[in-house]
Amino acid sequence: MGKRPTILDVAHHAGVSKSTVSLVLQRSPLVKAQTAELVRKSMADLGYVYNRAAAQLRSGGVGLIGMVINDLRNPFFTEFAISVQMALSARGYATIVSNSDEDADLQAQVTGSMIEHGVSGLIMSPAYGDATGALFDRIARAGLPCLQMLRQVDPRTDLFPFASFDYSAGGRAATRALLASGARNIAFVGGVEGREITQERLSGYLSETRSAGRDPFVLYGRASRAFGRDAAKVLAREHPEIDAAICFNDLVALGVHSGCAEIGRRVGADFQLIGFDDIEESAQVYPQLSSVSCDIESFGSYTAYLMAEWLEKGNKPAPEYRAPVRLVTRSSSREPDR
Amino acid sequence: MGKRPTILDVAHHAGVSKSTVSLVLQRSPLVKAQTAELVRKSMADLGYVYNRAAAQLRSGGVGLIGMVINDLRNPFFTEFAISVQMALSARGYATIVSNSDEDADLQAQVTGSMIEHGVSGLIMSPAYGDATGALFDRIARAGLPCLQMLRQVDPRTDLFPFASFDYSAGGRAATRALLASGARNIAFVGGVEGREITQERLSGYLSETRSAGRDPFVLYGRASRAFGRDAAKVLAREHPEIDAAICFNDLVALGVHSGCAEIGRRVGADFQLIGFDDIEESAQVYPQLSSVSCDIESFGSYTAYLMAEWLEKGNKPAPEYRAPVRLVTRSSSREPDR
DNA sequence: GGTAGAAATTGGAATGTTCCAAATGCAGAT
DNA sequence: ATCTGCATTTGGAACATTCCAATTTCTACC
Repeated sequence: MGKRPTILDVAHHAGVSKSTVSLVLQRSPLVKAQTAELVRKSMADLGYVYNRAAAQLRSGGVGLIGMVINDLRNPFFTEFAISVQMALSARGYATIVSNSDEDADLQAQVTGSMIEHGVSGLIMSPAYGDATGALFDRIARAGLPCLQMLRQVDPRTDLFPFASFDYSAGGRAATRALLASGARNIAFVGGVEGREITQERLSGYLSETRSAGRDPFVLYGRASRAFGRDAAKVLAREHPEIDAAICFNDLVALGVHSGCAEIGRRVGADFQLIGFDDIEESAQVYPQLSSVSCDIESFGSYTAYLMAEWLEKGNKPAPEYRAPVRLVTRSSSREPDR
Repeated sequence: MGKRPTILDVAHHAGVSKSTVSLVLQRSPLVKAQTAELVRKSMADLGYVYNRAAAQLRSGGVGLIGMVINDLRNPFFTEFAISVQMALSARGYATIVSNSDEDADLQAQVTGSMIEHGVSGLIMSPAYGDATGALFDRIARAGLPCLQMLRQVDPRTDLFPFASFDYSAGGRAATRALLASGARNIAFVGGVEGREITQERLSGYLSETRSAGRDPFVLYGRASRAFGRDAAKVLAREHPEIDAAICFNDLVALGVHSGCAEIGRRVGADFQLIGFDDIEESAQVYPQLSSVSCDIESFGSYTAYLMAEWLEKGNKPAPEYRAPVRLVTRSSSREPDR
């Protein structure tokens, strides 16, 4: 297993200088098309592979973007990560993705490793925790462009621009829709108390419920299917007057959905349900789940666009951006008018 | 924003030579503990960040592993990727993962980019397609250790060891269980005809059905929820005698599950159902879905172990390995004895 | 056949680390 | 004092590329 051929070997084989080969590598218009072709042929012959490390050493950043995501097992974030990665790849950037598993220490570790690998920008959907302050300081010190997406944990949005969905508007729309289709008592289910996102999704619900003269009822909990299932049973047992729920996200809603199936409550007819995120599965369960749709795919491309603009033209994004959301009404919430 | 401090700046600040700093970086036992402490302090003071590119240039591979996955949107593969990544990270490797989206060209592209980035090993759950042959040739030429996990697309398992689950045994177990609990006519639903995995999962089903003197019935299709839903309706309409199904994977099974709910067929009672993969959701739907469980998390750690052994000790894994599977019986298939 | 100007090509220098062989410091033995 | 052996430290070379300024080659025009 001989060592890999270098640019020099290629140059020799093609009868040109290393500089010319380098130029070809960068698709420079300076080299004659004919020469370029010759060089490319030599590369193929020798099985040359580009050595990014050397290039990076000499000329700094090379379009590598790091992405750190709090929970890649959650399909919503998976989808986000994938669409960012694909959009960046289409723009010629390579991406490295890591799961921080909601663990601030792990997050600091993987982010550090990315910085060492010479990423030229970071896209984070950060985990909450103590270690985050220090981490963002470190990023700031390294002078790296860094986007906080979907979650804002560092308040310095001038340094670390924040973008997310307009969850508050989503909460309002969902609540209004339920009220309009005849719900009397609506609960809000799931989400960790005190967290930014929970607060936002909740706020729309609270304002609309109150202005309709109803009492809000909130059941906080982990954003998981398992919690949703339990919640469905708890609600049926202890608060039978509640006839509709807005869930923190689709995972919870799907949990409630199967919890209802389990205890024989008919979703849509007996109990109306709206989730958040509109993950793929929501359209596939029966009865189909209504959800506040966050077009995560275009949000992902938009993220890639923001990062590319920042890196290429130095256009730092606005400190805060809210992408619009859209209520998708399916059978879990559409009720016959009475 | 001045440029980053280098090992030389640190050396100067600490009053030692660059070589010493380098040794500290590698945690060499050669440097006096006291000196090491001093150097580390200087690093912190200057905000030094390690430049992996330079290190890599000088000394070759630095524990970067590339992982290319055919479909990261599928929770089964997501889980796999995450557990490999975490296990590798615990062993001190960094990982870059990419989604090939079942597209052979994209796969070739991202894999190429990983090779350029200087990965010292590749873990693939490859996509099928024309471009794959050339791709594997390229990997072989680069002399990179490469594992084919979960799917075998290149026949040279001596070069690219293959590991997966013992799907055939899983198919047998599922079929036997259904027969034992009273199913008369069992269908096999989903999976693309002619593909290795489909073949394996199917083979167990076929052998058991035949040896029980029943006629097999296979409905090929995409491995998606949507197909499962349609299949449920088709089966009910055109083959009412079929009273059980083994699905290619849980996604399909969940689709059948919700399709049955839609047409009022009671899963578990009217129609027995077993999936493949045992993804988290299967235990969360109602009625709970039986599934052939593939312990993907330990399979992931095992993958990491294989790669580490190969890289560190030169122990190439066996050409083929089959991890055992386990049938998890839940309410979608347990039927009251009659 | 000469020449200006453009087009294409080229030889160092530089990048930040690791590796190697060699140098230094220090303790105890001669 | 000198030497021996060990622990620690060190300066230079090497790694594969890009950048820059300089050089060569080409083209068109007189």
